[in-house]
Amino acid sequence: MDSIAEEQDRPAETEDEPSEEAPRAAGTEEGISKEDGGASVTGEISSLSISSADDVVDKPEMTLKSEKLNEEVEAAEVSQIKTVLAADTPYSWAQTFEELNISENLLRGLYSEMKFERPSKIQGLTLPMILSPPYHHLIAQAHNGSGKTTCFVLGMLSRVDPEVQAPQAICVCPTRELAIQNEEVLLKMGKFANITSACAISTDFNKQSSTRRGQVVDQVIIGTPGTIKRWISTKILNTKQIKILVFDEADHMLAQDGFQDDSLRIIQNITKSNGGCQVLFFSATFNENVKNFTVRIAPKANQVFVKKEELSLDVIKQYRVRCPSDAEKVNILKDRIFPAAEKLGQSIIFVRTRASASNLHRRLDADGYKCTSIQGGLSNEDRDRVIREFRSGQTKILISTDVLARGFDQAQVTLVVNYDLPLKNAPPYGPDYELYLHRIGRSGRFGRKGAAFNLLVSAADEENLNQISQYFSRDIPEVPWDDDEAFEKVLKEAGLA
DNA sequence: AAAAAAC
Repeated sequence: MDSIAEEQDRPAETEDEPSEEAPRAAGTEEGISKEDGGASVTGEISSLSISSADDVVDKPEMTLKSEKLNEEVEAAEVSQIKTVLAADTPYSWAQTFEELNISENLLRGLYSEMKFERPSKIQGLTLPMILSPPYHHLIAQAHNGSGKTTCFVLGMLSRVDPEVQAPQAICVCPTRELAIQNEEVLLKMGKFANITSACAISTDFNKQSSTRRGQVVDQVIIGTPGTIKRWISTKILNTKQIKILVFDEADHMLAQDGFQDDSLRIIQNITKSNGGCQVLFFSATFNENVKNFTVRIAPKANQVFVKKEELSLDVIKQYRVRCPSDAEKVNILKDRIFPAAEKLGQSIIFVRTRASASNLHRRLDADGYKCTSIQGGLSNEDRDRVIREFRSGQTKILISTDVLARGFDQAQVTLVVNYDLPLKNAPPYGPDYELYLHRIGRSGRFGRKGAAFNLLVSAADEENLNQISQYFSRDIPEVPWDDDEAFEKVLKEAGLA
């Protein structure tokens, strides 16, 4: 019944043909097909072509201006990254923002607002790909907290023509919190650029605001799939002049149990209205499935991937705590996590369900432990308030479902607790490796220190964590649950205490 | 056996 699955099961030979035929339109954005006339998402997919193997040129050795570099360091970093270029044209690795030929106003934003000095690894690598004509698509993977947001925000800002007062860039995010955060980065970075933005997320009075809302004339739209789709279908948002479309947390945006349908629909809408635009897919994780799917819908994209063994960040120390019972889990929070968290910055405690988020919150609250909680069942107003309080440092400990697992960027977060391990909810069952990485990546932002504690009770917990440990080739040592000193020692080891 | 968006 599922057209996507059928599509994936078809033999590759039959799919290779169209790409041979399709003329390579030099100087235009290519790949996500424009010849699609079908109205359905299915139509879009079946018309997409896969490039043949020799169509992509494998260039793992980027052209480096080696004389200026610490070659040893750069070589080590480059070796972790697998780069595939869309065409036989190498890009220069940008070591300074000046090399990118972006406007003075944007440079000013980068230096004086963002306090950046030079591009990070992923920025130096991908920004030339994003900003150089013919504006190929890009599928880019980079570590949590390594500066992906800057890549696509700067990409959008640079590609927008400030003189044209119409939507030219869209960024799609999986949660409203992430959309808000990304817009804040855009506003900051683009402070001097004279570019306007709109945040396309639901409000508590959605009906009212979206029917009353006039035509969107802002140049950059950042939002969540539902509202973006709605703005497009109600013609509030005209996509004719969209030049660049970004998927943040792209693996989730294209996952079948994520936002795949919404994302493809949005791509299709833009393709129908203007023949397509440059599309960027950014995430810290791409499992084999989604990776293949992403490459399939954007066959001519530049690709940047990281090996999974290299993904688990060394700066985040990971531990397991074997708890004798579920009841004891709460005590471990109270006796160990809370005191540490109060001293060491801020903490996020991840749980699996909305109900356990509010239950745990209530229980700790009743015993006088100050914390807040967030989950998708709260009103938008409450969600915004909880985030505001956490951002301001007013609250130190935040209990959360996976709504904050991805992308949420708060520099002060030093401790992440997996109160429940992240699990897959469909076959093949077992640990959700990607989610695990995203959760622990809420600490250790941009090279800071961080620690993650995994609370285990059952044999299944143990097994799941062992699999996670194995998958990322990382040892996850035990901290005895009843040993104060051991806990202190471990925090020191993590560079926190 | 869930969460996310949004209807």
